[in-house]
Parts: sequence; C-alpha cells; structure tokens
Amino acid sequence: MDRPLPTLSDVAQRAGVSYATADRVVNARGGVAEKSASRVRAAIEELGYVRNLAAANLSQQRHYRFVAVLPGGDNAFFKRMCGLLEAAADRLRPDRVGLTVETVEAFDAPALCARLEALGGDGVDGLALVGSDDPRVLAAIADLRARGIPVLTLVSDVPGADSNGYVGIDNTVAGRTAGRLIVLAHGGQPGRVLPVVGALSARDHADRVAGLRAVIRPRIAVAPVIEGRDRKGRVAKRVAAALQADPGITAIYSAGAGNAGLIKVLESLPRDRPRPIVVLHELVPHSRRALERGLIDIVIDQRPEDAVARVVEGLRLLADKRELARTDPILPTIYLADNLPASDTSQKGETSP
Amino acid sequence: MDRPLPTLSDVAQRAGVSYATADRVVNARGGVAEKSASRVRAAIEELGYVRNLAAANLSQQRHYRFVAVLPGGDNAFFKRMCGLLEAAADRLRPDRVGLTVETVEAFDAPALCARLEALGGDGVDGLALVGSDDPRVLAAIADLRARGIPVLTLVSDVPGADSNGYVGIDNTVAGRTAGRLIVLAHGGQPGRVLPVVGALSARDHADRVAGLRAVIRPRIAVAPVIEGRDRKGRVAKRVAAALQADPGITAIYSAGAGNAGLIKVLESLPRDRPRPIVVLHELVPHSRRALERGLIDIVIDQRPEDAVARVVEGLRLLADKRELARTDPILPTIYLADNLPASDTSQKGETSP
DNA sequence: ATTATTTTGATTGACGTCTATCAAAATTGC
DNA sequence: GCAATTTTGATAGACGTCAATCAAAATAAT
Repeated sequence: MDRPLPTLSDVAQRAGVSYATADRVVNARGGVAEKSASRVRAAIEELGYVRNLAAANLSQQRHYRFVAVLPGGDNAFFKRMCGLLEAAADRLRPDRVGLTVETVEAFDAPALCARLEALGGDGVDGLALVGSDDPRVLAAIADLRARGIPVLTLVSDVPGADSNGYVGIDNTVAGRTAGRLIVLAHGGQPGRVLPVVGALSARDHADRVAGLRAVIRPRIAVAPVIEGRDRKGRVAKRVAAALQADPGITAIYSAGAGNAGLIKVLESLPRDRPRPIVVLHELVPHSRRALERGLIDIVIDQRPEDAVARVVEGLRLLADKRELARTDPILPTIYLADNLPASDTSQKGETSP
Repeated sequence: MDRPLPTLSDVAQRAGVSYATADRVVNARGGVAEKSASRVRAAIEELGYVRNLAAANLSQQRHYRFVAVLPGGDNAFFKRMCGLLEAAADRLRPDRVGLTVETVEAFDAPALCARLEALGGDGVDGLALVGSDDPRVLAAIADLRARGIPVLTLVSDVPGADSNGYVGIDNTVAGRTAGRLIVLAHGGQPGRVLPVVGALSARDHADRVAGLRAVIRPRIAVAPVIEGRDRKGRVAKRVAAALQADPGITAIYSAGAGNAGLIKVLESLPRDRPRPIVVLHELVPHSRRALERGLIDIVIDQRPEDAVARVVEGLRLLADKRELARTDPILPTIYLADNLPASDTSQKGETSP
C-alpha cells in the first residue's frame, strides 16, 4: 500500500507509447494521433497519475514574486496585517515564493499609483493592494491587469475595478451582524443607536451603516451619523457631545477607526448608570483592552489571518493561471470578553532568528 | 531584482569550499573543520540561501501518508468534516501528500483501537483522530507515539494522552461565549437557561456547560441539565417536557448534537408569545435553516475548515520533525441570521471529475 | 620522516518533469 | 510506388538537492 506514485514514464509504459508521446499529451504540445492520445488519457486515469509539482517547478525554475501594498501610518489593524504578511513570507521562502510587503502613505492615491506602475514594469507575478475608490487607482489596476498581472483587492473592495478578486469581509453583512447583536442586546426594549464612521464617503463604512439600518428596525432608532475621520481626537469630541445631547442613546456602533477616542469617552461615563452597548470593528490592542475592561461589548474582527492565507493562496493560483478556489467573502468573527484569543505577543518587525 | 535565488553551489563558491563540504555542513554529516563550517554558515547568511524544498523532496522521493479517523454515523457535523478533509486531500495530491479519511462507528472504542493499531503497523506518517476519554484509546495513542508516529487529536481533546497536539476549540470558552451572549440577549432582565447536552460524562459537553455557568450569574439561573444522548427523539421529548414544566425558561443552550429534535420542539411553540433565546453548536443544514427561519438565535460553529487546515499543516510539520506553528485553540465563530456564509452546496462524497 | 587520521575536493547517479532535437516509422496524397 | 507529411521513439541536458564514493590534500601522532 506504500508503493511509490506513478510517474509519467509509468503512464507511457501502460499506454504502450514512448515517454515523449505521453509528454506531448499531458503538455498539449500537439502532433499526437487521437488514438494514442486517448490511450494515454486512459492510462492516466487507470494509474491515477498526478504530475509531481515539485519536479515540475524544479525543472522550470519556477518562482513567484508577489507584492502586497498596504497603507502606512499608525493604523493598528494594518500594522497587524503587515506582520502577518511578513510571517507568511518567511514560511513561503522554502517553496520559492517571494512575498514583499510595502506601505504607501494612507489615502495618497498618486503615490500608490506611482508605486503600482513601477511594480508593473518590474516583473511581479501578482499583487494585492488595499483598494480605494479613486479613479486613478482604478486606472492603475486596469493597467496592471492589461499587462497580465493578477491583482487582488484587500480589505476594502474597489467596485469598478476588474481585479481578479476581493479578499475581505462583506461590509454590509458586517453591519447587519452588528445590528442584529444590538437588537439582541436590547432584549425587545426600544432604544437608539449612534453610528460612528470615518467618513460616509468611504465605501466600507457606508456599507456597514447601511447594513445596520436594514436590521435594527422597527424598535430601535438610528441617531445622526457621526463622521470622525478616523482620528481619535475628533471622534472623542463628537461622541461626547452626542451622548450629552441625547441621553436616550442605548448603543454605539463604530464602523471605522479612531476608536481610541471613543474608548476614552466610555471611560469617563459613570459606572453606576446604564451604559450603552458598544460594538466596534477590529481586534487590536486597545479594543482588546477595552473589551477586557468591560468598556465595550462586542468587537467584529475581519480576521486578517484568513485574509493573508487567502491572498497567498489566491496569488499562487492566479499565477498558475488556475481558478480562484474561494471567492466568497471572509466571515468576520465576533469577539466578546469571553472568547478572546490568547494574547498575541508577536508584533510587526519580528523575524525568525 | 529578479535574479534567481542562490543555490548551495553558490554558497560553496562564496565560502571558497567545494559543494561537498557545503553539503556536509547543511546536512550535518560531520567531518568538517570548524573553520570551514563557519565560513559556509557565513556565506549562507550573506547570500540568504534557503534550501529548495521542491528539489529536496524530489531527490528523496519524499511523500507523506496521513490518515484521519472520524466517527461514522449520520452526524451532520462529522459528515461536513469528512467532506472538507476529502477536498483537502484532492488539493494535496500534486504535492505528494496522501490524506486518507476513514470512519469508525461512533463511541466504539475497541473498533477505533483496532484500527489505530493496524494503521500503526502500516507505515503512516501521521494521523489525526477524534478523541474519546476511553483508557483503551489513550493506550492506543501512546502506542502510536511510541512508534514515532505523530498524532493529533481533533475536535474533542483527549486530556491524558500525550498526543502531539489538539486541533479544535476551547470548549470552556465556547460555553462562556454562549453564556455571555445569553446575558446580552436578556438586556439586564432576569431569566433562566435550560442547558441541553449529549451526556455530562462527555468532556466537551461538560466543559461547555461549566463555561456557561461561570458567566451567566448573577441575574440568570440555570435549570437542571437535560441529557439527550445526542438523539433527536430523546432531546425533543425532554426539552418539551422541561418547557412545559417550567414556563420561566428564557433561554436554551444546547451544547451537544441531536438538535433536530430541539428544533422540532421550537417549531411547535406559539409564535405570538415571547420565545426563549436559543444558542446551539455547529452550523449544519438543519441548524442553518432554523437560524434563517428565526427558530433559533445563535449558532456557535467550531470552523471545521480551520480545523482541517490546521490538521494538514500540523501533520506536515510533525512529519518533518518541525515544531507545530499554531497550538492555540481554534476560535469558534458566532453565526446569526445575518452573517450566514453563502450556502455551501458541496457535500460529502463529491470528487473532482 | 613515516604513518595514521582528519578534512577536503571532485564526481556520479538518482529523483520526475520540461524542453528540445533528430532519426525512424507510419500514414497520407498523388 | 514514390514523395510529402504526420506521428512516434529515443535520447539528452537542465533544474537543485541528496547520498554516496574515492582519491587527494592537509594535519596530527609516532
């Protein structure tokens, strides 16, 4: 039962043809009579032949060069993503898969485009980038695709672009999930939710709030949306003002970043009075701490680990001109104080010794 | 920037030694003067040499043979797991990784042991099995380990066994998560939870209920635990009786299988009166349908996809005598009606054409 | 200086696939 | 039946590593 797997030579022998002919069949080189070709195919079937990828890659000196382009800055989520991508790169090196992680200034479309253009001429086998709605970025993606370079959009989709795929969560579903949890937490009681976003012009944030709205009716109302620009100072000020002005707020849903500001406000709320249910996105150090301290209730995480795994898998498949295996969006995970993962001490910048 | 990666010949040249010497260093064959060895190591460092796994595996005709042993029967969860493992096996074939999926009658410890013993003598490179507390199984695992065969326990841990690792969720945390969600859903109101398990003697079920208890105090009480033996008829009868006898039950937590019976009872409850919050485990066709129909509220899923990925990764690492990369438990996912994944039509028994 | 020992170099064949070449055989057209 | 064409066979080198062998060189012990 432990005999070695059949090789193409075995197939040829079984089919009664030479190795050369068998090779012509499996590699579609043409010039083979249909009679012989079908015998080879039959032999492959009978023996259960599967080509040895290691040997194939070796003979062709195949090695992949992939690049991931993420926004820089101090965004905790992207820092984590960076670290995960770099760890994946380490694991992939023995398989001759090169993965480079680069950052460009967040929201700087021209810089991103320049980088993409440079990469396009540099012989990369595929790249993943965090999208943006900017038409220039869209054009840059189209240009890469035209050159035959696969492109995956990451975390935030770029709807107009004909990228090869999107790796990330469905933000409308995420918003619906938040809404459903908030409804649940109200236990049939009425209430009012305060949505906080970076900007409603950002597609992912808008989608999340739309999902929220779709679910929380009819007993729970939605207060006017706060746009915090993902900056903690601004978020803190506006949320504090809103809570002050409207004591009827029973829940807060923060769809964007800048949550450090939100948490600061929550810290200052009196402990002995009913507190709003708070749902926010991304498990990062400060949101984790807030969850542990009971300042917030739920964190919806988009599983950067899954995203990284899919990016790697997807880029490899695309580079081999195969189909993507999984095109469904990633499922976000819901964290409560009671199902937090073991504290992850590994942060970005770490490399194996 | 796209030059080929260095080979061991490059390393040898750089170090000023022959290929043979460099080979002796990297493969620890001994008989190398320390002076030469350190020069080789320096060259490796400078060039960033990484051995080509494809070539290495090819030259050694390395191929892995792994076996997964799951409980048979009509358990929907394990059927799904089976299907996922078989799909993984298909993907692994070109990499010369053989993964066989076997089933043995559920809870039949002697049969499982007999199978394990047979496999142990059959030259497998590693196996994964769904544990059980039975001392005979424990001994069989120890025997395999003594023969140098790596063993991973799957889904349900086997605490006493010195397996190489456990792949599954932390059931205490899962119970705590359920408890927290139930508390949340009560919105500060008091209530009473009815726990339903297969048997309290089953470790995973007991752990889940313990987690639940730890979290729901002080405002929510726990009704006497129902043991349904994971059989839907029995579950249905007992749950119906309990609900009849105790109208104060505001939530149900089903930690085991046999949920078809529970769902049947829920169907018969009057739609116009307050219904209990229902939390149960594993996203399978009937639980999914119940979620969509609003009969239940929350499904905690132990992510068989993740488990399969980790089993494959883990067995490969162990077969290469490397360390396990991830030993932390899998994080369960919380499903609500609003974040269900796209309906998965692939069921077990499917094979690629 | 002569052994004995350790350390090195040079080389070879294997792994399974890809790519290529060239001659031999079979088939087709006329 | 002869030429033109299509189809086949045989073979060789490359990819990078592993595993082995044997002789040559350097070092140590006597």
